Amino acid sequence: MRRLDRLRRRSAARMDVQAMSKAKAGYKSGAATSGGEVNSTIKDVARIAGVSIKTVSRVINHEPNVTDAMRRKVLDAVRRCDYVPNRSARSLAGRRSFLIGLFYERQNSSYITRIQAGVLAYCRQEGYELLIHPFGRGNESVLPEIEKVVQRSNLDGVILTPYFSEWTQLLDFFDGTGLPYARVTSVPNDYRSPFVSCDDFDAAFRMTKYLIALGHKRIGFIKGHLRHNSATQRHAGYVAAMEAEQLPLSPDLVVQGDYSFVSGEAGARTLLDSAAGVTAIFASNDDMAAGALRIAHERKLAIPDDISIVGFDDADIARKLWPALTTVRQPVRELASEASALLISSLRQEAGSGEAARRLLPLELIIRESAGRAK
Amino acid sequence: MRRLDRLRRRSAARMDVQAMSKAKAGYKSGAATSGGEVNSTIKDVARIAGVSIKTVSRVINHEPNVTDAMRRKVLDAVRRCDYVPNRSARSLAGRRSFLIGLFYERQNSSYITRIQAGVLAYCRQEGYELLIHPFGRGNESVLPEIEKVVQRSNLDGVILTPYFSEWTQLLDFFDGTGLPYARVTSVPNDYRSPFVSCDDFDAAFRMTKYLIALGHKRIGFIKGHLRHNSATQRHAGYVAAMEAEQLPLSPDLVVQGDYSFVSGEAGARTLLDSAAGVTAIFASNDDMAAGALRIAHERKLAIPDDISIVGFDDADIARKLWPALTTVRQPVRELASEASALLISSLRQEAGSGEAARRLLPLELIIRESAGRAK
DNA sequence: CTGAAAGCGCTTACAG
DNA sequence: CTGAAAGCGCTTACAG
Repeated sequence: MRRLDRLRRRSAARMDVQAMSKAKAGYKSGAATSGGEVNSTIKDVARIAGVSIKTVSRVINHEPNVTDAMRRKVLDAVRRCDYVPNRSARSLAGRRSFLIGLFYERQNSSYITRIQAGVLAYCRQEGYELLIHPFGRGNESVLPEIEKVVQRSNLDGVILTPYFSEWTQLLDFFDGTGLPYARVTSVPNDYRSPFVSCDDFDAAFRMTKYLIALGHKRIGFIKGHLRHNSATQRHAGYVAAMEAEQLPLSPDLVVQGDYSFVSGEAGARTLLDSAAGVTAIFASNDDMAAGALRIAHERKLAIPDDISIVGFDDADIARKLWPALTTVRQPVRELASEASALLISSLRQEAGSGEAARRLLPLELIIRESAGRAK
Repeated sequence: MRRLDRLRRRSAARMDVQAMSKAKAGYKSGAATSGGEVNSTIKDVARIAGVSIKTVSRVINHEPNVTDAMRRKVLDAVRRCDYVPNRSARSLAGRRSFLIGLFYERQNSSYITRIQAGVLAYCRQEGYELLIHPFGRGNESVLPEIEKVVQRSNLDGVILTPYFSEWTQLLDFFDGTGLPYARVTSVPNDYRSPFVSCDDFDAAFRMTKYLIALGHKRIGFIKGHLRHNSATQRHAGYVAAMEAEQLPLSPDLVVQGDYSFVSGEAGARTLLDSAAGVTAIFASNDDMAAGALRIAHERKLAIPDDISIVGFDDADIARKLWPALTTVRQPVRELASEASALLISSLRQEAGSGEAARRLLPLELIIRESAGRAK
């Protein structure tokens, strides 16, 4: 009883809202609401347009084989009713959910926020909603957890970001499941499914060249988490640039990090303590660069006068640090939008039409304050 | 035809997955899948349990008036079938969507990421999914946009964070709509609906006292965006502490910011340029404190030796800055979980049962490196 | 190119 | 305390 009351009150309230918006939209007839229904349904539209509900359905779903006259009549009725298709009904009857899942490991919030913005911008306009699924770091049971989620959420498609997008077992799982997905990734392990990427190798190459052009010869490098393909790519770019300029590549110039702030601190300490005598540090991402910056400050090294420090990503933090980070701008939002576009188009088209779609987005060097001429 | 093929392939694949998980779960009988259906439905469960689908429905929905024996039979069948209720069907028949909306203005990504985590942690376990709805900063048409979203998304409830949670017109809209919502807010404008809050006034009071105890007398204050109640509260706490210690409160000690990094830079510049001779700056949030830090660095002021700078929020950035920020820890994740709890319980209970629920969470001073004894 | 019928998997409303 | 029937608002599958 109580719940009923509640529902009734809500319905009444909703009717007000709708009446309001209808008034705004210049709605006149009232036929659609005469039945007492809160929201207009496909039947209301059909009645007003004088066609069958199937025809309305065709128009709504952009199906072919509808005459222009029909289409216009229906669209007009849709407008007059302020009709919005019921997602649950479509989903139940059509066995589609209009839900896209975004799976990722918790990490830099700046990155994931941009990813979300990019996915939303594209998906929403296409009528899809986004379900986000963050996972704790280093969770052992990620794969079974994801299986469960997929079973429950009834997703139409999935967006994957690193390292999930580069985790072969996970991709195998999705492939086995038949669930369409698109990846944003550095260089992918394979071309089995649509992806959007950036040339991390090239950007790291250019950044290293930039440091070399500034006169640096002993450039330390802090690697990212090896689970991420970007870590390997960025490191390879650094190595290639050093070799191209015939600079010595002693092993104590490179330390392993894991993309975390703390690992950046540790890496910088190691680099600064070694006999390598680095005049510049290239951290594989901005969080690690922030850690390196902090160590330099602690040791009272002037930046960039005593030591240059550069990062990668152009995260929010890059311009808030002091000095502001010279880094590489990753078009995170665009990567996510493009991946969504690939996903949704693969949802619509027949699968297996040749090779999976892919796209490459440019990376840009952002010169700020944290790198300068070598002493 | 192509789509059909696709669907068929997906169905086949899904069956594999399900077969796998059933095998894992020790599923034996196969009765539920003998009909060739991919996922088991309420009918399968009813058949196996030997009851009507209505009884299964009762158990699933935790309705009262079911004998223990029945309940056990049903639960057992649910387990054997690996049954997961179809969200769309429930939603269509029950006029509930099991969808919670989170509306917010784009801002500090650290904050919103924690909010999401808190909401998800609670909602998911209760069977609700989260739809995030970020809005661009300063968008004029937020309200109409939200109306549209609410109409389309068919949400069961909404979580609001500042300043949406303190925006009277928006609350009026939701109240008019009858859509249940819960707020995380500083001090709310009223008690019309459930909310979770922190005592910003008190925390600002304590932080100011802390600075005073360090020997500071001329403490500059950078206010937050006035749309946020927290801005007023934090400022009032600062004022109260200054007055309590009978410290002069000259007007050039307080400057207006808007919670952005850039406004923190501007505020710090003003404060440092004024005749007030501040020895400490209390920025109303960490982003502005980061801006102040940068200005201090630019001016070659040692922190905290020449000037102390403190923030508020304990955002991700706080410990990545140099020196690490002394600040106030806001339990953002917990705020969001609690708000979700209030929302979901209001979804279940009859509304209007007295006053709206509320909860107060504690704020903690985090002493790090950016504040020290006054010169 | 258009439509009438059946059905998606649940919950509601009502009996008993 | 339990169940049979109707129906939520769409799409599918099939005729014409």
